[in-house]
Amino acid sequence: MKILEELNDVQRKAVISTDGPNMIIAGAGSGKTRVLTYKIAYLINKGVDPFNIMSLTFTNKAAREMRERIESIIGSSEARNVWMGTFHSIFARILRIEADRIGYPQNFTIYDTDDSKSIIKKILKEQQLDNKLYKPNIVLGRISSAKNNLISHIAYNNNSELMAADKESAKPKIGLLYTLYQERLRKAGAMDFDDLLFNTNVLLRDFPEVLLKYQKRFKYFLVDEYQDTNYSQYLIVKRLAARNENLTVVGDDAQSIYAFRGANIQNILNMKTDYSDLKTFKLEQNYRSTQNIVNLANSIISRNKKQIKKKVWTSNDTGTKVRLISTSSDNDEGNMVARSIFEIKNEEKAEEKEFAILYRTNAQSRAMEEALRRMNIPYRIYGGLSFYSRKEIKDLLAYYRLVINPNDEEALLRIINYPKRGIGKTSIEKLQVVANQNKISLWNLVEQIQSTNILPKATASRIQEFATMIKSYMVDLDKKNAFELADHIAKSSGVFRELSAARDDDEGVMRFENVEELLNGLKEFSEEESDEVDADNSIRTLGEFMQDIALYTDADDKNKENSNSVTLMTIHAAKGLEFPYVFIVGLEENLFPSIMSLNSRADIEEERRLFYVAITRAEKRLFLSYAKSRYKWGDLQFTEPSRFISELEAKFIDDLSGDSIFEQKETRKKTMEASDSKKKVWGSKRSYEVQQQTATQKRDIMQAKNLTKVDTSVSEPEDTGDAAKVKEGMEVFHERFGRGKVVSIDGTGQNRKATVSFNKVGDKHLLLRFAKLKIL
DNA sequence: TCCGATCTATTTTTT
DNA sequence: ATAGATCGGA
Repeated sequence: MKILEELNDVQRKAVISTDGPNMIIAGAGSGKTRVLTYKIAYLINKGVDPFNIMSLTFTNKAAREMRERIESIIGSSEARNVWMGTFHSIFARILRIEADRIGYPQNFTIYDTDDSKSIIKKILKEQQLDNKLYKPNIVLGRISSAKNNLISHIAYNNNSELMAADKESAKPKIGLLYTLYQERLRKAGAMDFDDLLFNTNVLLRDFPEVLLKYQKRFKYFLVDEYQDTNYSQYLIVKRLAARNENLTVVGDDAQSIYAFRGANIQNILNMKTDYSDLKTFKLEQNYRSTQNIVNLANSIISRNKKQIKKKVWTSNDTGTKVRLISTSSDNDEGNMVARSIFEIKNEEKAEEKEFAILYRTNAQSRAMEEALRRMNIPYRIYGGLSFYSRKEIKDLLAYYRLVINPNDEEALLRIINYPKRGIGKTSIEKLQVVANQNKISLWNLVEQIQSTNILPKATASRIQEFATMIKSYMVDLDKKNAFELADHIAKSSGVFRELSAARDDDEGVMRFENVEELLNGLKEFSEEESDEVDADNSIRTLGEFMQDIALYTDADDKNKENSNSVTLMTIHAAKGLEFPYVFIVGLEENLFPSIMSLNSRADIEEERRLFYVAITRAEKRLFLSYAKSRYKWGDLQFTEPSRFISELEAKFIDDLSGDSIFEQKETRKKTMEASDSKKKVWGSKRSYEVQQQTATQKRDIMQAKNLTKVDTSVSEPEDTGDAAKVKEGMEVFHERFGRGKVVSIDGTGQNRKATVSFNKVGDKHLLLRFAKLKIL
């Protein structure tokens, strides 16, 4: 076959090894996507029906691009029939087909993180729990990690170790919150992201006939970015592929960067034990980057202990050295980057789209943006809030959601008084209480509000009006096409009028335009050909449009694709992408590596892999930079260069930072020592929480894998001040809180805590091993 | 019920 | 810096 001529030896072998379990360990830039696309093309050419192929990718964009490439290779549009997409979108599709079996409506709503968070907040309020102790993000994190390890809320509450861990971290109610949260979702006919995978597992586990149906339907499975799959995803693949084991997984352990959301490198490492006849292919030749870049990346990643042995090499040019830049501030860093882009553009005749600026956190985009704007360099930012998470868009979408699934309480609450129709907080709260008491959904109550006397007549009739309006939309769901109905809702609900009237500043204009853009998108969608094979009518409905809106990310925004502009994104978002010129900015300690990741070797190694991913995005030239000061939460902070800078091998580096790398190491040591005591006290409270969290997370994972050994070891700060000697009644001094008096002491050993009444900040509970109190 | 002033927490990364 | 929550007054 001709297509095979375009592959190197290992790539070709990996492509033609179609049957049985295959694992492709693909170093950065080694043509992994090429192998995947060619393999699918090869299968189709060989006569495999595209309908029988499932290909799981990490983003929808990757799926789309792969599909296009396959079509151009095989020269037909057959590739559109391959089931290709993210785990979430593919299994959402299957769940909609099978929903009634697991007690969900076919039109279930997918809740995004905002929806989840708002539910948790409401539950915390109802339960009268302190949302400072039970931080919604932390609670959600616990729930998410349980779900990713397939621990149901019932199992969670019955799991003595998890319960003990929560108790230990002073949050014994997490199990209860998980249950309440889950009940809430169930009542709303909604699933969160993790539920999509969790419920797929339930479906495949409890309904053998369903499992068999999909096992028969899909004869070939391909999974990209396998190193970033979690236990839940792993098990789905294992179950589905169990019948014929025609499974190809592609991944690179060195690029595993999603452990924070449950990704487990073990999934790669365990392939051999799961599939005894596994064929392994190692793609080690890098076609992407210069020797300098490849070698620098290698030298960085070699510092990690945990990894599969491989030697990534390239026959490309040596290239220029990697440039290291230091600047005085984050704004300066922006200017420096913008200026460099401007110069290279002229000197090397490069286009804007050949440049990428990569950073650790989304917040860093700002300084870059401003600098680029000043120099009139076009750019586009990925990440941050996506189009669909803008307030004005979410408001309008809430109407659509409610019309499709009236039990979607989040949607109902969002719009019942938007635009203002005189239904206030008190009334809404009353409704919620009554609905809860009678165990009916909020919508059910709203519908029949006038047959009750819960609210004053005037309010009740306003609510009735709202319900009537929503019902009138429902009637049109399958009659009008998506655009017609959406447009009608936007206009007759008053949303359009509201936004139109608020166009008195730039922001208002933008909001209005965003809504127009949404409607344009809907129009386009409605005019496309329906791909529902069995659709009896040819219209594309609003329901169809809304199906996986929640799964779209910024990267899926088609509008961003074809513009010639500099790309700004987080390193996470840059996974799988490549650019001729790459700037990695903000290489500062506590930023990259993140302050959240300094607690264990595993965390640091993940940050280092992230650095590796960032470096290996570059084809021609790479620039690294750090600033000596940076604004954080509105005030100026002085920073130190990242430890990763001292890990750079000098022979690959063109050091323009002012200080040589080696000098840097010395200074770093000294400043570390100088700021040592200050930093520890300052971060004491926070680090306690972080360590608790990681320790319990570790336990979760162990649990899921039935390991008996529980690793509770966390790194300990050595200096505990006067901790052991502190007693009730003593006057003490705390670096941050000042003077205070010890009210009480409880716990022993590691867990010894003091309640201290501080003169300035009042009562605080301090863990003595971190608090470094001084006895006065 | 609504509106503005004031306080507050936020920032790791994402489907 | 800034969005969101909270509170008091109209």
